[in-house]
Amino acid sequence: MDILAVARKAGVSTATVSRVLNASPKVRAATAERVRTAIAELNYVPNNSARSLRSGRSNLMGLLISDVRNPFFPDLIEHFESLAGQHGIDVTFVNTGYSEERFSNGVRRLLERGVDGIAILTSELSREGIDRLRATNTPVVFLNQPTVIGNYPNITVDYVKGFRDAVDHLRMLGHSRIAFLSGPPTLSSATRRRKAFLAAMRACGMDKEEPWVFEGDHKIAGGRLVAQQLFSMAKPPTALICSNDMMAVGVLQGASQLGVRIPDALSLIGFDDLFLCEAVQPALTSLHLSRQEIASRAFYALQAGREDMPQAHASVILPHLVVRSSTAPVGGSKGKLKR
Amino acid sequence: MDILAVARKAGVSTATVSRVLNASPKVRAATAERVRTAIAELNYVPNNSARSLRSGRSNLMGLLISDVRNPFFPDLIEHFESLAGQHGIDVTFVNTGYSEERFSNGVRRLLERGVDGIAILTSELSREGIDRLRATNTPVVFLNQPTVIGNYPNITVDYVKGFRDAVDHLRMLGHSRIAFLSGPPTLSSATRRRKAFLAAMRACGMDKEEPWVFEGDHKIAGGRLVAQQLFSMAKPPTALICSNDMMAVGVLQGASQLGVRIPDALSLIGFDDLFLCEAVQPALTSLHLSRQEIASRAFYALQAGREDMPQAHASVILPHLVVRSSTAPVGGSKGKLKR
DNA sequence: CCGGAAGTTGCAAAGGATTACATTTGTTGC
DNA sequence: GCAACAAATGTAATCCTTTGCAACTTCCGG
Repeated sequence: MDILAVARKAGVSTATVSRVLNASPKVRAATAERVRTAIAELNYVPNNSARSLRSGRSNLMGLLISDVRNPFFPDLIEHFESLAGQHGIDVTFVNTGYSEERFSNGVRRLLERGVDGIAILTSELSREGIDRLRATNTPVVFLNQPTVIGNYPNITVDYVKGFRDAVDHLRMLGHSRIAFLSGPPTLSSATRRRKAFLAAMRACGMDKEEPWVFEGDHKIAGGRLVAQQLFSMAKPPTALICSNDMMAVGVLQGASQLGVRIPDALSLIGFDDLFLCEAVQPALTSLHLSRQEIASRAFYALQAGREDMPQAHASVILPHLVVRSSTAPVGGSKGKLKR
Repeated sequence: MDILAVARKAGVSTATVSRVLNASPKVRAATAERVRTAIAELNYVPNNSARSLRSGRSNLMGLLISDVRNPFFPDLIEHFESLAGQHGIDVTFVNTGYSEERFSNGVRRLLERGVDGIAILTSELSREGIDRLRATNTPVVFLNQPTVIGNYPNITVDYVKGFRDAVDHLRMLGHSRIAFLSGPPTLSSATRRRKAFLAAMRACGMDKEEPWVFEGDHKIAGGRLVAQQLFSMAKPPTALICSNDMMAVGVLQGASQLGVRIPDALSLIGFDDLFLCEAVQPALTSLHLSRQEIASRAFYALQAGREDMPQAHASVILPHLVVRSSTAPVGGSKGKLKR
């Protein structure tokens, strides 16, 4: 069931059928109609392998992500896919599972499929994988790399802006004892967030004392652990900003198990603004990071690369604070607001 | 940079290089080594389009799912991908977004890519899509279809067993006023769950009274709404089983907003056992549905189809109850257990 | 040292679409 | 009604691998 069968049925050449398939303008409307009828009647399905072999385009883009199970990524994938779909492009993704080896492997697999673009949304890279990319001229876009890599565009998040909003919000509520729950130091994205928090504190003039940073794992379990550590202190902080929502949820749980009430005893702020924030009790105040915006910038960056258009090499995304019920004036609801 | 370049560099023919690439046994070890060296030195990446065009195999399998954002699916995808990866097979998926049109479209796209197998994990099918599948001999496996389709294997979940466990658990705790929160009647999976609940009640001899079924939307918002409805009743049920976890989380939220305590005032059971169950307060008792098992059965069903092996046409998965903190003896913790 | 089997390798024909270029058909102005 | 040009269509080469078959080696027993 190939294009030849269709051509015969429609009484044209394969070239014409191909033109109809590719919506080429140089086909008479009547002819195109005949071809389309033949396609429908024969239930013809074009062979994508042949198409991309010949044309050099695969109409497929690849996403490299850390872990589909982190709700951040499905959101991103969904938006990316929907956008790509509007342009007739399919999407496939590879889970790196935070492993450099799986990253290299993923890059290889995507290149073998001849994808028309790769968005790298994970922060565990590998020299080998990057070199592989460089050897091709496949468009690539990175997310949140601490430094520009191989002259590829890099979409970054202005973490400092985000944390400054958070710290300001807490100060308004009268908090001065503000701590930070960081992610694993091996993750470059976690490290960047930690540094940004410190910078934000400095910018707000809150760095008189020793910076107050706990270390977590970006998972719920880690948050739970830190909650215990936190509340067994003689003089715990009155507010905690977490490097991501998962850990904030863990803190919430840990607090509840210890009988500590949130936000009365501790104001809590997460990062990412996953749907989880609204599912949890009390609903979590969080820094919203728009997946739609990331997806859209990534997609257009890749499209630009495809069409030899100039690539924007810097693109900054601003998080914004979404206030819910996990933050309150210091000292419980009886506390007063600070001007 | 094609196979010919490698062949020349290694001083062999393209056929030999191809054999090395495909791990064919009929190549002398020394030759294979020379070829591998050449491949590495040239940074050669085989062209998958050409490979699958010629061989008829794509080493790609497709997943059709409803919505990546429902945490049920990422789990499934992850397991499926990991399993497929061990067999050198890549995975791509299509979101149907619960739309029949997107389903048809998804099927078409997967067929165009020449996938070696399609797992249909969604329940909005379309005649058109199914017909497209039938026209090919691509292996297909379904999940939870109410009836066998086109002689394709169908993996089903024994919902009745699951709900019987749930009802038994509640009876042990002394509950007799047990209600059910159903999903949208348009979703066949929701309908099947509702029917199974009623069957389970019958099996437990709990069907003396009128069945007590609320209607939801399988989302958090729907659960929240039903909570309001529920607690404004004169004599509300003492236990509620939900068709999925998302709605149970919504009920939890709604209850909390109304100041109703769970499990004291209402025992709550969800379905699926998403990670959400542990993130939420109180942790949700839920019926665990193993994504790993589903993924594994689906994958092997497709593999079987690939190798012209006999296909198992029925495969049943048993959910099991995971008891957490959202269920308690009737009448609050002071209630007595019924023997 | 030969015949034949078994093991390696090469030759060349697919596989199904796209596309540059050639050719045919249609249109327009006069 | 015809030249000249534009539009539509066809021809055939090409994309890169895989693989059936043929050809060549190697190895062994006799």
